[in-house]
Amino acid sequence: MARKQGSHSDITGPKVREAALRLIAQHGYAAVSMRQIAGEVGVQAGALYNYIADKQSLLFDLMQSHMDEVLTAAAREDLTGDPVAALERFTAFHIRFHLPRRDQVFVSYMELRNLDPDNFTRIEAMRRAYEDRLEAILKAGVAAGVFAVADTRVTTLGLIALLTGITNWYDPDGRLDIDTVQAIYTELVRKAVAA
Amino acid sequence: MARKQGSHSDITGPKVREAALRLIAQHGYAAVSMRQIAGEVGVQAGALYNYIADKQSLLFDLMQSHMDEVLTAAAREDLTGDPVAALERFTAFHIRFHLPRRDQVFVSYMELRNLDPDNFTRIEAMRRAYEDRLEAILKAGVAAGVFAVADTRVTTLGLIALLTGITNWYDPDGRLDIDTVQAIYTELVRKAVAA
DNA sequence: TTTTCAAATGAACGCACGTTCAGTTAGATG
DNA sequence: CATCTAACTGAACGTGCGTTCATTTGAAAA
Repeated sequence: MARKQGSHSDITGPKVREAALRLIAQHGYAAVSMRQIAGEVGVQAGALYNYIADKQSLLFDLMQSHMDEVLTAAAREDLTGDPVAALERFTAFHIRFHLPRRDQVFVSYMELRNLDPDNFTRIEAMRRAYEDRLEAILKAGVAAGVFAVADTRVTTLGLIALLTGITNWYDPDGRLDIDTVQAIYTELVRKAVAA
Repeated sequence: MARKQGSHSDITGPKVREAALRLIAQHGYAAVSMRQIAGEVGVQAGALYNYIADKQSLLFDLMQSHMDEVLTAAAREDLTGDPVAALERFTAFHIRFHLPRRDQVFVSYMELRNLDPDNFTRIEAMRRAYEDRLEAILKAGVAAGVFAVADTRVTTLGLIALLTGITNWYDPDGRLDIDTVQAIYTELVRKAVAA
């Protein structure tokens, strides 16, 4: 059987990536087999190789795509001007971008160790570029005297860990809605760096 | 060959656990084979089964031991009295306990998804018990009017994510020593929850 | 010196892995 | 209607997996 209705390259390709992302987030890269991914897509394992070069490339593509999206979306945010307002905008952006992308966040962070050295270096550089956007805000705030921060680099890493941690416990059907969580964290961040 | 000098059960057993912890932290539970662990210890794979029931039990033991140590050590800390001082003591304890145990932290967090449902429930209960110690401090501080925190549970999870995040980037040979890092984070935490 | 047995070996088990590829199928093309 | 070919199948490849177990070893006990 081949070329069923609605089963073209443009459809199967994305389905492979979606299934792989979900399964890897749930069980881990090494624990997920190509046959499992194929099963989710509804094809045999061999068919996956019409869309990916090999398993390692699939993982790297997933992580690179995510980081690309993060950087592209972040680039659209205006984080210049008043550092206090910029920090609040960054906080809002980070939470609202990452919370609906829990699988991507999980995979991009957990599976770094399964990346080839070259691929690892590339992803790390993208992550660093994102961190630098926050650090620039902190530096501007310190220079302006509106932030009291002992070390902008360490504080950057701390704040990102604080914010990204939300993806590990947030439950859309839970006690708090996103707006409330965002408000709580905005306040935590604002106070933590306040002069 | 059997029973070489210094190769008794009391020695090989711990070596198995140490090797497993290091390898799993580095490559992930699913990616590490029993033969790799055995190789690190200096025995054949079959010999491991004198010390563990199976691979899953090994993972669970590593995680349970870590959580046991955390809870035991935390129980020795006096976190009563002035909430501001208690929070500072908790911060110091958390950093100084976890920073020399990066492999344990990594494994206990990353490999939760590879735990059997029963084992997962047990580990989660221990983690929750630890979190509750911090939340008790926050609640006391809010009651005393010395902390301004919108939600003690969410803030607890946030602060732990902030503090534990240190293990992901701290480099003992890097720019900052532990005392400096501790001072930076103590200040971040103190200000974040201050009334 | 002989006996004992904890602690290992090393081969074997069935199974699943990532990947390749010759062959098959069915929608699109002329 | 005949042809083409993108998309997929299904079997096969060699490899390594977790685990078991009869056998061997050598330090300690008698």
